[in-house]
Amino acid sequence: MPELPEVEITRRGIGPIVGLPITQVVVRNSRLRWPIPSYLAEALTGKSVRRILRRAKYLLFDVGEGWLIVHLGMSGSLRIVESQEPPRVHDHVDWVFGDVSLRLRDPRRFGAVLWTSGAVEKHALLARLGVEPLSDEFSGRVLYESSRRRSASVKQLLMDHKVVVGVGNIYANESLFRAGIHPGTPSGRITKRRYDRLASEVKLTMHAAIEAGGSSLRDFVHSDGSRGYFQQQYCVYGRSGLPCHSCGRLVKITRTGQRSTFYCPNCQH
DNA sequence: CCACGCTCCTGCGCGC
DNA sequence: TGCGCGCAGGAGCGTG
Repeated sequence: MPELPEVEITRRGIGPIVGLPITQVVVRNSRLRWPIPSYLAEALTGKSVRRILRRAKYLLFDVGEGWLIVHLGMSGSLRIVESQEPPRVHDHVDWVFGDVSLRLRDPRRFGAVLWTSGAVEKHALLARLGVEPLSDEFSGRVLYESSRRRSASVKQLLMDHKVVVGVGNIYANESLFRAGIHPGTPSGRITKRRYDRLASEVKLTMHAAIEAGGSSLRDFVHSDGSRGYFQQQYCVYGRSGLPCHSCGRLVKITRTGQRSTFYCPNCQH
């Protein structure tokens, strides 16, 4: 499942299509989270992508007159393929650049393909997002200040995209473990100092993932894509009932909201 | 403003 | 070996 590091790796991996004119747009299935706009092909054909940006987990393709917005959802991937390679099931969209195509696969169809002709940062999906976790804007201070007078747990705060974007369930679990913070702690009761540590761990975890994935960018672009997705060694995520790597106590699982929360009862307080 | 629950969808793992 | 069930998850959106 693409977390922010995978989306960033994808952004870098599909860089080779920048500057190439779009010769055709093929939509085989427009029923993603929202319907793909029917005018998308008309809006894009003949244009070229000037640059590809990322905001949160959204990929933003600048084509001059507007922006293509792509979200990979839970199961989406974007790959550069040879245009004659036959599409497989769940390959919903091709952006064709002559001999090569950018191909979107998304089995669960939680992803999105949208278009905006206005300023992309004003788009309804992007306008109210919080800070980027890898930017200097994100620090313990952001978490501390947005947590005052809040009753929600620290894990829910960390996953609130109005505060900081791109921290999904896996990175929330892992960062809290690394920071030694129990995920259920009321966010309003955590000190600034502990939030500094937490923000630092979010950055470290994400940077390490990007570096691990970035090292196989060539494979990502030229193969079936699977090798570009690094296999992260998780400390707690998905490890309920297994011994903590740090202390040996068994990792526990609970539910926070609708999501699985993993933690070490000995290392996290 | 805040918190929470619902929803979309398919692949996978598990139990029998 | 095969079948069917339930779970997993990103994040917008509606409700209280």
